[in-house]
Amino acid sequence: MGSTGSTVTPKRTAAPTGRRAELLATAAEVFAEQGYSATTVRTIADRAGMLAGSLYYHFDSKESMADEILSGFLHDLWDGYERIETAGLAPRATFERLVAESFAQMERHRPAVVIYQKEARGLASLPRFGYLAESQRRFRELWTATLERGVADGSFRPGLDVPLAYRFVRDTVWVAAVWFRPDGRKSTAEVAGQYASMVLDGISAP
Amino acid sequence: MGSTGSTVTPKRTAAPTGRRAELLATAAEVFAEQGYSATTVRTIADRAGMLAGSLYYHFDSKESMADEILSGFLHDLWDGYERIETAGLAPRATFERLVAESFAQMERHRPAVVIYQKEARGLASLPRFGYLAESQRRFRELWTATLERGVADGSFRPGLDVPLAYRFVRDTVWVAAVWFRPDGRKSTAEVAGQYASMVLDGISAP
Amino acid sequence: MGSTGSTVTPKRTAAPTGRRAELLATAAEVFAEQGYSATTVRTIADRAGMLAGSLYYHFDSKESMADEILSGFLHDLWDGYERIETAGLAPRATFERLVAESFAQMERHRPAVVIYQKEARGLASLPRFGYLAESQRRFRELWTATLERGVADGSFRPGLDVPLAYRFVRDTVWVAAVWFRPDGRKSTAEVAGQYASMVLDGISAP
Amino acid sequence: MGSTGSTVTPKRTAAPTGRRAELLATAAEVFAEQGYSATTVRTIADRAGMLAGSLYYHFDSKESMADEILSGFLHDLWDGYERIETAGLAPRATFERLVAESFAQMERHRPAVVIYQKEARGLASLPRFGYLAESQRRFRELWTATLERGVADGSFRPGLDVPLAYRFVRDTVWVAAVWFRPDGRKSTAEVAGQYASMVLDGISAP
DNA sequence: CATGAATGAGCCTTCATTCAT
DNA sequence: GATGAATGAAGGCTCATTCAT
Repeated sequence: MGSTGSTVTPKRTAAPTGRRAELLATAAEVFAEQGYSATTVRTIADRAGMLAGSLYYHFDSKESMADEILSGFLHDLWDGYERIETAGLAPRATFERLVAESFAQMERHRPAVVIYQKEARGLASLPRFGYLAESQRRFRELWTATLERGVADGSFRPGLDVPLAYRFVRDTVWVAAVWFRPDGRKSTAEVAGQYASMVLDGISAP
Repeated sequence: MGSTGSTVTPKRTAAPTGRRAELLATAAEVFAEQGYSATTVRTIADRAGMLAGSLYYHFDSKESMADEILSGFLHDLWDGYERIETAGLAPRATFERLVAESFAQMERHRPAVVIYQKEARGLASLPRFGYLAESQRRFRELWTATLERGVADGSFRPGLDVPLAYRFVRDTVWVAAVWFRPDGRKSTAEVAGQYASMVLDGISAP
Repeated sequence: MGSTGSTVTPKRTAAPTGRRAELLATAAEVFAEQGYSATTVRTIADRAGMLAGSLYYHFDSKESMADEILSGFLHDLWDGYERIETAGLAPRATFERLVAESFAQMERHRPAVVIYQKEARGLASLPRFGYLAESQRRFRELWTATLERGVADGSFRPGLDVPLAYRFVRDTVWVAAVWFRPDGRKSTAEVAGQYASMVLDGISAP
Repeated sequence: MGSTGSTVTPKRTAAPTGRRAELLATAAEVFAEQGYSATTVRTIADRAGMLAGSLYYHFDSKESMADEILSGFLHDLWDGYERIETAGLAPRATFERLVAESFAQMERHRPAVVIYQKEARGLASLPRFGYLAESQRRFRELWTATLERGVADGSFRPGLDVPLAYRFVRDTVWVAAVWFRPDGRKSTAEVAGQYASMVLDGISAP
């Protein structure tokens, strides 16, 4: 996870705090705006009001910044998803809760989600980012299982092409991070609710 | 655009042919796989079996390759969209045709669509890519108008949040380019049909 | 011009100091020896004992090095010329002082003068070097006016072809920078005096 | 001399004719305008209405073009100078004839003279341009001898610093190539006469 | 004679990274 | 904690040159 394991923070993979957290937030914003590859550490440093070299007091490398950003996001995401999994709700309710949780994570980690969306494929080839592939697998299993349970119990369409629907839902939800800004008039929960409704019931008149 | 203005190709901005087209296809694949910024011209050249410098016999710059790829795609896309616009169909049918046309373009220009998806924001700031913003505007108008017509005539849900639905549909359709491969068992039209059905009618059981 | 605007150097466009000044001196020597275009930044860096890329910590570009070299020289030159202009001396004395000042500048800025001589035409087309044309115009006006005043008051030959004489003098003086080395036996003022004498009185026996 | 020694031109170092001569003239102009190093063969080819590669049918290399241009000029120059040398005239007359001959060569070979002026130092290090140094030596000997003879017989100033005067004259005469255009109102001989007069008798009133 | 296409070396520049201060 | 200066590897691009057609 790229945690430095300092003695000050006894919790494993403690969330970064203070200056470190600010710098990560800055880096995440820039990565999200310009893309990981097109971002230079100088841009991050400029935005943080320091020189490029000074970043290396806080982080090992540009890569480790991305690592910490992404793993922090995925850590929180799975915390939330696990709570839903263990709640043992019906498929449709599970589905709605998963969408809501995803939007909640976008609220907390919007830049990280954008980075995940755009860069996961490229970064996943690096050993240190092995957890990305692992997370994707778990993600697919969770959503696919939910869809299949829903088809089985009749709450989702009979004959639904589950792999296709999975990709549809996955992309549909995450890509929202590109435009989603929680400072709008609607609460995050409202947007998530409307989104889930569109996916579940379609946009056609019934 | 490097149009040769030869008498053989009366169309403006004639589609590149021969070696040039091959190289563009190669470049588009690499851009789509690795991202524009992370792609080196050497990678493109390697894949094309030539040296990096040799690319510059055919193209002015890396940027101009991206330009030609994107403008070629958008050119074809609008050809198709315009045919649908002028057909004057009912909202739902228009919607279905637009989704089908989008998938048809993905079949022809899959890498270009991926590039468009990932890099449009970054490239749009360059003057030469001004047409990207212009295309986005037209795109939004077309889809938004279709959604509004559908709400008005009762074929889409009353009270549909059109701007939200627009973004939902836009992302949902284009992001499919990342995984869509026409060489599967289903025809492009079939996939498009199922996709449109999910968006229109939802994945829930009626 | 990279002026730091520090409170220590009240003069506008403070002359570069320290490392920066050393590097500029090195660059100027190489440009003068090999020509701007034939000079590679690697050669400059080698001579300065660093790697080519390291130059870019100090300067924006090869072009900006030439810029700083030339504008520094012209700045000092006009400082000197202005003092002579405002002294309001008779034409012949003005002429002698201008020649002396020109040689004095060659002593301080010899490589810059050589660069100016050889590259001004080529560089002047770049917008950032617009001041070269401006300086040339002022230069011509100053010398031409001096020649004309001398013809008018009888200290220069009646019927002197002033435009021709101007070009003669201009080239004659500046081209000396190619061979002039102040470390010779004669002082700069002596060489300048002999030079002025040749131009004014000719090399023939009276 | 880079002559191809074709059987059609039995004369040694035959002056290039036809297409070849045209191309050399074009190349000389571009070299003179932009400098040897800053000139690309593509620019020359463009100006000649052909592709860069096509030049290599006519010439071995860019270097050999410069070679042929410079050696052609020096060949003609020494033809003229030798005629003056063998005429055995008095120093002042020799001087005047040398200046006149120099201007005559500028009329025929103006771009070559400019190239010689700017690039001789840089090119002289290449083995094939060994004749440049040789020519410079002869040149210095001829002019220096003339000056010394003039001092000895009293036609030039007693105490004239001959090496200084030589450099003065050399630069003064050749640098005129930069601006000299024979299409002006004055004939070449007239300009040369005025020039010689300025050098010999000065610009001051007697 | 000239073109079209490619080569290979080298150029200017960028950038992640290091390290003494 | 941060700066200033440098490194070294690469990256995009240029250009003289070659050669089959």
